[in-house]
Amino acid sequence: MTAIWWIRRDLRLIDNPALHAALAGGGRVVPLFVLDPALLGSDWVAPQRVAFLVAGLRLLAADLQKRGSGLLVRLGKPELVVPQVVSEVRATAVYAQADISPYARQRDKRVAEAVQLNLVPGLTVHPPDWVLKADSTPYTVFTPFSKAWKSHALPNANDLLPVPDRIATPDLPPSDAMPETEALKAPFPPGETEAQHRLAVFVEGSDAPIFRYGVDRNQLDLDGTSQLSPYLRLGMISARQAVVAALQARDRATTAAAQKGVETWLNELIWREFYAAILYHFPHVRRGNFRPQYDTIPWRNDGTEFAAWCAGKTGYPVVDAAMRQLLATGWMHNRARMIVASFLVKDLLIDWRWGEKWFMQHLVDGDPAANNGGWQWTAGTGTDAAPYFRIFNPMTQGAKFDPDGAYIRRWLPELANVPDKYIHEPYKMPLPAQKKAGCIIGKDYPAPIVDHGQARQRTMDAYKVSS
DNA sequence: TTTTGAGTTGTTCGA
DNA sequence: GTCGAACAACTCAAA
Repeated sequence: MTAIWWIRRDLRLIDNPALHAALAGGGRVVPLFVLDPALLGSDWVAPQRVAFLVAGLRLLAADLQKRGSGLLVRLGKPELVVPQVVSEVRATAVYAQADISPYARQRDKRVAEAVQLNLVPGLTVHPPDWVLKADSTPYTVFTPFSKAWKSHALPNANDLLPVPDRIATPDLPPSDAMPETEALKAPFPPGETEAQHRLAVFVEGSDAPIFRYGVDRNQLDLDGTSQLSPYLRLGMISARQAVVAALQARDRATTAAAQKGVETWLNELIWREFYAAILYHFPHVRRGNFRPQYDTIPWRNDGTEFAAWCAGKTGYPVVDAAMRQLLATGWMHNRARMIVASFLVKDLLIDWRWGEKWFMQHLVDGDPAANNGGWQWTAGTGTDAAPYFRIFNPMTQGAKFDPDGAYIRRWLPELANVPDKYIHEPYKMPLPAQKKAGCIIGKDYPAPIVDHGQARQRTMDAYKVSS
């Protein structure tokens, strides 16, 4: 008996339910990855994300070879490729980790019409239809969702599935060539080994970063976050293992602050599950506002201003530094994501979907559910959204979370010599100071493309009209 | 069915 | 300089 392990967002051997199901169901297993032209050619694709995926597949193939197996890679529509491979290797069933995006679910439905497709949970700790209200409808507010989520049986270390010693695999038919990719720019070496290392660094020891996460995660000039998002995105580490690590760290926390740090990180993992469930139950959020009453917001959608935002040339240093970090590395600090999102939506009055798409086109960790949830939160159109008057002030946010301007200077070299006093508002520099810093406003660095105070009022008025 | 309490991440203004 | 209120209702979840 031969089964196919169809790999999608589970590029790992540790704690992989789909792999274990395939082993149990077949005896012999053919690991298969399908390069889907609909995804590779979509206008939501990010070259850095593809590069991270392809490099990750090479590492996974090497890990599989060490266990007597290998990886079959094929290019083509899954509804054609999967049945083709089933017949080539004479498999009796296909096992895969269930996915939640509308595209993935339609794709799997088409594949299941042709072959016996067994979908196994694993993308999230609790499957999206487990955490429901008493009346069996989904939650749309985070806090009650998280309470219900925590009240379900939580995993412990014994629940994590071990790596199979050996994976019996028949001789594999030839693979297609991997696509050419650009070099990885982000400081995220792909692969399961790296993901395991990062989790360990984040949670192990009495002085682990997770215990300071509550405070440090907001600091733009610090690596206070887990830096695990690209690995969770492609399942190079399981969400279940991350949650187990958080629960263990919580038991080891010795101070209230440390406990809070752990709880904050656990909540971030639950936010990931929440937005996965939202996209699963309300697929229309991928097209537009969760709340249709916001469909009438009079977006300005100025193309020139959008281009300035994309390029990191708005004249607001913290916004521009973050957008340059995204262009340079394919990643952006979480606090920075909120700041630039607030600026796009509430200072420029540009439709959040423009920003959502730009993020998906550049983020190495871009996830359709979390990205959509985050943007709708900022825009105030989402499930548990920020009130419309919650508008980030780029100067205040910069002063608070990048007090010395280290983050700004790192990504905006033209501001390197601007004195601390003006680093968050360089346009206030008198001309002599501009000359001394080698930074003439309007020439070396742009003047602000909008006045924040006026823009803020404009948005308050626009949202009032449409609510 | 009705009622009640609560709701990620902020900013500004005026006392 | 500090601090509390206002920003505005509305929807959700649960009793």
